[in-house]
Amino acid sequence: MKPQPASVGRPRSGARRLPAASAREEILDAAAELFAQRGYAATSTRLIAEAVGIRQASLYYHFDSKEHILAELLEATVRPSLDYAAELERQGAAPAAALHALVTYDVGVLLTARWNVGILYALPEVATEPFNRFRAERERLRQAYRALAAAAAAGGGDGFLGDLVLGLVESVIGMRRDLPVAPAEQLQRAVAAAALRIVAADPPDADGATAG
Amino acid sequence: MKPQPASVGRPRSGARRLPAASAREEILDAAAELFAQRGYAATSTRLIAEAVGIRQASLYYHFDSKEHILAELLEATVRPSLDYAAELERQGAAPAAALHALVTYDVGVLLTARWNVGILYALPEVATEPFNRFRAERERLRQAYRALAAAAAAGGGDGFLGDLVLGLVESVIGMRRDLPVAPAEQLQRAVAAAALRIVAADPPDADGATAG
DNA sequence: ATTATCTATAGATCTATAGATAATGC
DNA sequence: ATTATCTATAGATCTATAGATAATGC
Repeated sequence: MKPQPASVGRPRSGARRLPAASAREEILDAAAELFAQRGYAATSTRLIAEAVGIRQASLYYHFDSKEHILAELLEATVRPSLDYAAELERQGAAPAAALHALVTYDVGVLLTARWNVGILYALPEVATEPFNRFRAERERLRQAYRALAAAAAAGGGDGFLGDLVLGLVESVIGMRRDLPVAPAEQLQRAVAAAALRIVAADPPDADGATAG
Repeated sequence: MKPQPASVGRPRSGARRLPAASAREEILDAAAELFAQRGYAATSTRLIAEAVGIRQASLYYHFDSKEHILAELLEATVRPSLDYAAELERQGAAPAAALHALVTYDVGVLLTARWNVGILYALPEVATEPFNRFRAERERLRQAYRALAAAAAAGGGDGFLGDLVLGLVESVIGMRRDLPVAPAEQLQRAVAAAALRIVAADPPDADGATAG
């Protein structure tokens, strides 16, 4: 969403998708919508270009390949949660409160993103090389959940409490897709409360002071 | 896995994939492996045929289209859980015990299937017409979870407790894919216990009598 | 001169159909 | 005669590259 200079370069054939955004951001936005709705492999570069209002070949001025578009989308969607987890750790919040806060934040991100990009996490394509960095970051988020869940757990836990909590958090992706309306705040509260019940910790007082 | 007659029809170019199975079953098995590993759209009919040991065009003697192959795979994977839910209802088991049993069963199915076909539930392609029957059956399973969760819930629940439990159950799909080894029995117990904690019900005595 | 687009296209697919053929069954 | 395969192919894609062109910037 940079200022956007008047208009350099040859004019487009179609109207802009997002007049306030750079071409690069328009492409990412269109790709996010189409990848999430129709799947990555089923979305052609032509379709993305049409949604942006440019010709198919013009995509390659901004991205080296279709895979690079997906990689950028994926990395941009884990990073906020990962940053937030790091911030919580820096603050040294109590485990249960921190877990509650992270779950609330993460569910919020998944539900309020402009497109339901969380769906893309499950794509088999993501197992390949161009997505190594994304997968590494996602593993770090998983580790954060494991650490918090283990620390918050009353009875020590089975060893994959954190994985279960992460799974619970990401289940909102499917709910957003399959169910008529998923009310964000209500679902955030429900999932955070359920996460604490999974680790069998008492909920933090009232509205989880750390959950900003 | 029908008896399989000696060998009618023109011989194959390659060796059989599953000598004991019918051609139709071989195709479904190969497609399940490839769809789960590489994605539906990214798996060509040629690739499926190669895995079976026949020519690409020969697939069409057994299936009308690639979509029909996926539809059959999907329907075959929800049906056992749906049948089991119906059986539990018929038996009139106590809600908490029934929920524990259904979760245990469902997790077992997802983890021990020959291929991780649960991944296919999330495919965007599934939103289209050829998969209407599958989606309807999956909704019925969701309803079963909702009914059991609401009945088992101590405090009434938020309204989507059942959806959260279903999400928790299906999170084992991602664990099976991303984590080195997912020990089935251990995970079944952990998920079932977590499900009961989510609905805030006491766990059934010892090993959930109904969980056959 | 630089930038961001355009047109045109190579080369590699991919799905599904048509019709031939090599087995067994009767 | 029936069955289950095969070969060949039509027609429709799809990704990425090459090189032209229409703007602004200096």
